[in-house]
Amino acid sequence: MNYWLVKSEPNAYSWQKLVDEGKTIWEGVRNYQARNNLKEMKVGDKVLFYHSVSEKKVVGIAKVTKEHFPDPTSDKNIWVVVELKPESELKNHVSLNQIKNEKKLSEIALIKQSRLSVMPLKKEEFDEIVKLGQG
DNA sequence: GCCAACGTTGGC
DNA sequence: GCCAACGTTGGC
Repeated sequence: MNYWLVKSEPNAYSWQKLVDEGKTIWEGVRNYQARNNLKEMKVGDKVLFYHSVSEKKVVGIAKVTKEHFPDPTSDKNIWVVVELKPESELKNHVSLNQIKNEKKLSEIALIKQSRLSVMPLKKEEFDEIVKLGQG
């Protein structure tokens, strides 16, 4: 199993909305690196859901329920989406500051490559953030 | 093929 | 609101 982190501005698409809808298509990715990561996702992979800009914190865990297929919001055939379902909300949301202050998490793309919206995590990194989230 | 100009993202 | 980072576009 692989581990990922996706970012969304809560104004654009929030964790709460994902919970309300029960599932979503992760559409609109228009960056090659992010797309390549989407293509690597397998059913059952775990995905941390990060709220950028106004909140800057990891709020929940989702899982991949459908592997990549063409993005219906694009005419071009080159962009893809996956389907995600919410799994659980973190008891304590994990802020960007907490992540920055955690030595084990100093190498993740969230910090190193702040504009990437879909990124892989190592299992240890995923586990560490979840641990912080459980307080 | 290079690179300046421009647009977008996202932290501060 | 500002601006750094960085991806994309288009002129040459």
